Amino acid sequence: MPSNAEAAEIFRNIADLLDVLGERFKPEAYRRAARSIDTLTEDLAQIAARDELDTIPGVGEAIGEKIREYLGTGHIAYYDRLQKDVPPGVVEIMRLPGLGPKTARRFWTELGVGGPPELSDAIAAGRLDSLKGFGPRKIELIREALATAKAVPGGGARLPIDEAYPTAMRILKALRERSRHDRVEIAGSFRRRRETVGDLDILVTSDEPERVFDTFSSLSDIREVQQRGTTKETVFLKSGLQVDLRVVDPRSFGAAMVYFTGSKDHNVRLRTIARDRGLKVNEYGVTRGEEIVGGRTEEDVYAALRLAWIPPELRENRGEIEAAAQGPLPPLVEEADVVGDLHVHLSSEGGASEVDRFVAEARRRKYRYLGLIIARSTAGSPPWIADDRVLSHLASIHPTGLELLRGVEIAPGASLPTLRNVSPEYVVLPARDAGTGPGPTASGGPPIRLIAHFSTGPDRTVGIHPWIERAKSTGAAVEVGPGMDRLDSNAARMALEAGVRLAIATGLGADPEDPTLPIALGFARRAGAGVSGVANAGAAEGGGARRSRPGR
DNA sequence: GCCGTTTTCGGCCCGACTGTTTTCAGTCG
Repeated sequence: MPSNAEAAEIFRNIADLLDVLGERFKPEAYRRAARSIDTLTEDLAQIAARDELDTIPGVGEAIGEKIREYLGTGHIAYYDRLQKDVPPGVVEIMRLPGLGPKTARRFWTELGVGGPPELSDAIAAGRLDSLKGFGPRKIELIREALATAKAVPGGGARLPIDEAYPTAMRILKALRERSRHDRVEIAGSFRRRRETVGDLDILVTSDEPERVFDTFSSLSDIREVQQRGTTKETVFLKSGLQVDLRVVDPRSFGAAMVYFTGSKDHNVRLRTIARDRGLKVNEYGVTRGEEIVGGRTEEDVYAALRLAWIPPELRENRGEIEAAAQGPLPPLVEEADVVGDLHVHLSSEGGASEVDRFVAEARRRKYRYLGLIIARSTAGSPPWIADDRVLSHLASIHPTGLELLRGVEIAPGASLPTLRNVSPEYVVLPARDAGTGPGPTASGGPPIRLIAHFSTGPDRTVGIHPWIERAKSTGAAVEVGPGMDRLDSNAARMALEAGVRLAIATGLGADPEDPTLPIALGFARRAGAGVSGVANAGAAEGGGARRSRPGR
């Protein structure tokens, strides 16, 4: 079964091959199409069946035809032909850090080098020394790149955002502590809350870039400083994560935040709009000739282009710019809108003190309710229910302003009578039983139902569909957040499009550094969710001015 | 190969950094 992810991967490979062949604009066209396909909420086959492939941004006649060929035959003749023309190792060389298509092509055509092993041999034999443009330093860098590639297969792969999060917060904290008067913010795909991040982009305002760079270079877990100029420094952490630090003038901070937050497609569109209006946008500001018309804040950058400010999570050139041209965008859900947690597990050992800890944290966050999973059953074992002491402790709590909900998690094999016996106020449906397993009936049912723990097949985009259908038919909300068993932003968008509400995972009860809430919130925002689209969000008391935006 | 509020052809973001260079090419984001 051909999948969207496989099709996108093929187009990315085609782009690399065309790069090596020296094509100028086609590679980017194929990559753009691949990026679009990655964010689709529907199968390509369904879109093709409606004859609407050309509505996908970046997909025109030629690529549309290749998609149809792929759906019909599982192959793309053009791709097969390119693979015959270019040795696979040449693309590998191109992907080495610091090398690119031009260099890989030269090794191939001028030295007959068809892959990394042959390149190593060529270096050892001194065959690069006679090549114009290759001095000793460059040859050494290539040698290192080859060694690193061998040492870390898959090195440079994108990291799940929840794994990058603690590192990002630690760096941010260190920089802020040592330069109190300056702005220090993270931009890039991390700020857009993409599911994965390739590197971290940090922006700092300062009059003394050298001091900032010194602080940055002295962070504890740095493996190497890769480059350091007057405005930019790039380091690699011991974990392999790349971190870029840029020092910018305060007058350019907004423009730099827009520029380095991206996405690339969003920026390209902004620049096109600017050009059409006689303006120029770069990381220093918006200019009309010599005149600076914006740059200190993100708002004035967008305003100079006659656009409303666009939240970072939406900056993917998926129509947000056109919407911002019409006026302010509908507000997205914010952290202050989250009014409760629907899905906190009591462990079998935690007992009453664990309940107290959850309640205290929920109060600290000013939540209105807390959904505790007090009974659970697991496959092949009898239902485990919290012991009597915990239940009586729960009954004794009358937390001011906090309502305790009791929840039940149904696992495969659990039966409805079991559930009724414990009188669930709401029900958490696990994955694995889509459409076949037991579920609560509508009559006398709970006020809030939740589907959490999604399990899908290899193709997540396809596998998530039955769950959203199930949520729709049962009136359940679906949980969004980091981790493979929750919805990511793409799936969350599918849910919202189907009229299903999201539940934001809050990480309540985890340690204070736990990234669940900011990431879950970010995913919901990327999906375009406002307060009404989130089951555990409500209008904040007092309302009004509580927004905080790094780009301001 | 795609695209259009200067549309069906002629463009395609643009600046920092590095290494190898007497003025630039390649890579990266």
